[in-house]
Amino acid sequence: MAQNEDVFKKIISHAKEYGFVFQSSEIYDGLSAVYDYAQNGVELKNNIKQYWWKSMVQMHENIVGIDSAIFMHPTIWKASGHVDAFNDPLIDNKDSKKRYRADVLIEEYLEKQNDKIEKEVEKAAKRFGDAFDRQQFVSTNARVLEYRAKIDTVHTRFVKAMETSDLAEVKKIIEDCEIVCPVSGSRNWTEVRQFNLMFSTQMGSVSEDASTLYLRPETAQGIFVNYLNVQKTGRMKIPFGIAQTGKAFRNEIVARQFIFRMREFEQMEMQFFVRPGTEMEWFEYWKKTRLDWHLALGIPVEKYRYHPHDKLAHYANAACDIEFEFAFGFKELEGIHSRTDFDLSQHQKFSGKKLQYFDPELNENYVPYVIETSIGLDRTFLTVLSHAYCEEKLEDGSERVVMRIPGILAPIKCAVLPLVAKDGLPEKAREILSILMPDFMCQYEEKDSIGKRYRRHDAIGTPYCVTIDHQTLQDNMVTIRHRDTMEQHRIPVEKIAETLRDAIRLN
RNA sequence: GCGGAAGUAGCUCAUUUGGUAGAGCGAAAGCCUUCCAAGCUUUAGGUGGCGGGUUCGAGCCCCGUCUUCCGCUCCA
Repeated sequence: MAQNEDVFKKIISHAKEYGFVFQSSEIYDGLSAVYDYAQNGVELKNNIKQYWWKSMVQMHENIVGIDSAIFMHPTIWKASGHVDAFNDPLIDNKDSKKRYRADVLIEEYLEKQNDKIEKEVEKAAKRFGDAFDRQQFVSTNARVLEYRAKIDTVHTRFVKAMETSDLAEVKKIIEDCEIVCPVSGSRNWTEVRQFNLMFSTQMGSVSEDASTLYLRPETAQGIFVNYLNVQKTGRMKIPFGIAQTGKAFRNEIVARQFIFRMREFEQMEMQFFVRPGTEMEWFEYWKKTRLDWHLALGIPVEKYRYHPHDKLAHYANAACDIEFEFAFGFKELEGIHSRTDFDLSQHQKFSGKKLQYFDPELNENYVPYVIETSIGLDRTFLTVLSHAYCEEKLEDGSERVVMRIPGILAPIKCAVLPLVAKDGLPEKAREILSILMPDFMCQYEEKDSIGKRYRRHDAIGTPYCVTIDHQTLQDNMVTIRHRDTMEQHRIPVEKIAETLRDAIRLN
């Protein structure tokens, strides 16, 4: 494990040194858990996205894509359950290190005060026997009145604080009531924090009538709310899918492990709409299909595993993750969820619009069930990077770092290199470059020895280097050098494009 | 979020008890011309993460803050 972490650190610094990933706002000391993709990283990321899009949309006649906006109607997040599920004020006890819901602590305190009143009532009832008048007792007894007044004051403050989201006041109530931690018994509390994983912002420039919008915490809802539009205008027949890639935002309390858990990240999702009752078949189908997609990248099957969920989310009746073995263990890379008709039904309810499908075979209307495949683009990027990174010992004893990125994903497909920067070789090289450029991401380099240039391209995963020498000027043949094997042979200039095309084809 | 550690050039790291920062690699320009990083010359690049304090004097000591890493916690 320690060795793995070592390699992981090397991958992170390699990613920076060779222009894959930079920390966001680095010259301002950085922004926690936010990263930028650099010149090579953006190519790799775009290639992964395109590879996913082609295998999901282009290769399936019953799947289409959309690109919905990040801003959506705020009610969507009420319907989806995001607003309610994540709005708790939390507080930690510094001594026991336990975390509590601040509102629950206060409610428990109020209950205890009520219990005290009840005890007084019981005692008095025993004392007075049959003559006891509860109503009269509670409205006149000094102690009870004192408790009652306290409860009322705290309750009023509490309700107001919760309504206005005044967290400092919530903390103050806990302090004023001298509430202690049930575990440590101490009153050493942290500040109260709102645990809401959605980022919010304002729409409308005048603050009084501005409305609160959320940055979407998942891309899925953009598909659900467009379900009917796409189904009608695309004349889609069930079963069919809608795919989308895009940014999502989560205000994670702890976001770490490089680009594995970021506050701003990109998802690649596909929601597959099926006839109710057939969802488990499709669930199994997509589990297999998606794993095959990962394996097609050439990463060995041992690096992956299924992780079925025991505890299901409120919307699901089956869920399974595809996990990848990162340096820090097996972690979720993609989720396959059977979301039932939860989302569409919720949107029906909240929007008042029917989101149904008329199935001509069954001759009936129903709300479709949904199988979701949701993969993290940044995590896939990290997977590719982790698996590609290789420190290799060569026969002559020297070492090289080579990124064995699958050709279809490599940032640069081909480096065009004149053997020496004179005798007309640069001119010839640029001539070849201009032929390749429209179809392939290429890079021209003439600085430094040829060996050094090969190694530089190994380090960013360029699968092919084409070298132009004096002989080329005579016979129009170049040396093509393969990244992984380091083998080289001569091919005619006209064959370069063909070779590259074979190497980066979608299988 | 809590606890621990760290932050010096693009990278890896020096700078013995506090006395105003160096190297290697890398980069750029030029020379050389050689199919697997290794030749020569020159140049650029650091208000020592940032802010404050102690001191005649702080990269070094103290406080705060930001970021990263490790552990815990959390995680539709």
